[in-house]
Amino acid sequence: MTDEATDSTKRKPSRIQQKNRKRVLEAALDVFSQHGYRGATLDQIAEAAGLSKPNILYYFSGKEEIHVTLLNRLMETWLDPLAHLDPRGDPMAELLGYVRRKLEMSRLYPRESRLFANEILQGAPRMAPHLESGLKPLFDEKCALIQSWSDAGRIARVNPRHLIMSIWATSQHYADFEAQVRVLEPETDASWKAAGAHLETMFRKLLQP
Amino acid sequence: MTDEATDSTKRKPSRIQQKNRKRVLEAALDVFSQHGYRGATLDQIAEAAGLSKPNILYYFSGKEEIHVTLLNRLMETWLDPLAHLDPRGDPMAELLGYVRRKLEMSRLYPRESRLFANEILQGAPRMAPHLESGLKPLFDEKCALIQSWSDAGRIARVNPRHLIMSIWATSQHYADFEAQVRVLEPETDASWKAAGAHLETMFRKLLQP
DNA sequence: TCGTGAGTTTACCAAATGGTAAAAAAGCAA
DNA sequence: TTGCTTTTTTACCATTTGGTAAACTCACGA
Repeated sequence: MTDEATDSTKRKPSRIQQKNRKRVLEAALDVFSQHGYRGATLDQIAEAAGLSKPNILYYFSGKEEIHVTLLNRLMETWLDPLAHLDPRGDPMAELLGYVRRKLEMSRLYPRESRLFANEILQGAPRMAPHLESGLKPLFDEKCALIQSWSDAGRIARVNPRHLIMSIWATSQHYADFEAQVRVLEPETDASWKAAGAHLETMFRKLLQP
Repeated sequence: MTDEATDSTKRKPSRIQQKNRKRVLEAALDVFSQHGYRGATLDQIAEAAGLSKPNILYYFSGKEEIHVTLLNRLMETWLDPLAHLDPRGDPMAELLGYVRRKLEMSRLYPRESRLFANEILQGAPRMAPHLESGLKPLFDEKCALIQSWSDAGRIARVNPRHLIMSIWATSQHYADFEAQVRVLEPETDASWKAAGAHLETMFRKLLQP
């Protein structure tokens, strides 16, 4: 036993471990986000990762562990924009910046968005604890912040909870319902710009004191 | 062969046929909306319907036909509020009425909302044709109507396509992401009222000329 | 170069799942 | 009742799927 390990319970992951675990997770993100948990198969993930199925199970104990690992890893990234709502900043600028960043996330990381959407749609069976422990505290904190801005008259009177949910809904819509958006608005590039402008207008008008 | 049938290719469905097909579709709506297409099993549907699996396959040719039948039947109901946007009505009242009806649909028919959400999330593999032929024409028509209202100065200048998508996103969010909403806002009754008030305020401010 | 542990493959398996065949039962008109 | 159709059940089947055992290969330090 090398005493190089800082943690007594875990061994250091080898270079090849890191690389292959990454490959599996990348492939799994593709497959899970497209088909949902039950619709995805280990064979699909294996093929996408360029590894054999038993090889994948050498790195992860099972399908569920892959899924949970993905959800946990992405949670932080996903909450990052909300966490950056700065109490010291200008309320309107902070909130519109949040809207913009959230839309940007949908544009850059649609798979991540759909992975979460799938999970929530099915009742969050594998994520309920993380919603309670990770999302809820942050959500409550930022609701209080927005409430204080509202109370101070720095933005219009607004229900913070439903404001945040509206921001989520409108921005994530473009990733989660992409198949529908594509039918109704085929010009992809222009559509993102128009969406950004629309959301900025909408939330600016809503928040103008 | 009874000459009672009006259509030469189809026989009249017996009373028991109608009843049992209905039971299957009701059960399938439960199961599909909760688990998605691939996550749902015929056994689950059979148990929910109180019928045996082969019995279900006596009424429907397979899992896919049940799913497609559901989607087709629900499409009309789902588009109904949009279809009722009245060109002769007051623009603001019409649009806010649309928002209210759409939210009401989410409250009363969350399963239907989630069924569609599941289908779209996975790329609408079984509904793409219906989006083109059913949704798109109506969408384009109503976009033109809103554009004309906007041009006439009866509502603020707004991008009709993204306005409608925002209405969809915000209202359906409460059904599709119910599992998340429930964690963040446990008081269900009050939450629907607050959601309604929030959405009315938001879209009124957006549309005020 | 040789041994050892990390990594990979081959060959499986048991359960789940969509679906079928055919017999049995239930309606129902005469 | 008799005979016919409609409906339901029983007993299967082939495929898919998550997962395992064990043999095998490979990298690498002594």
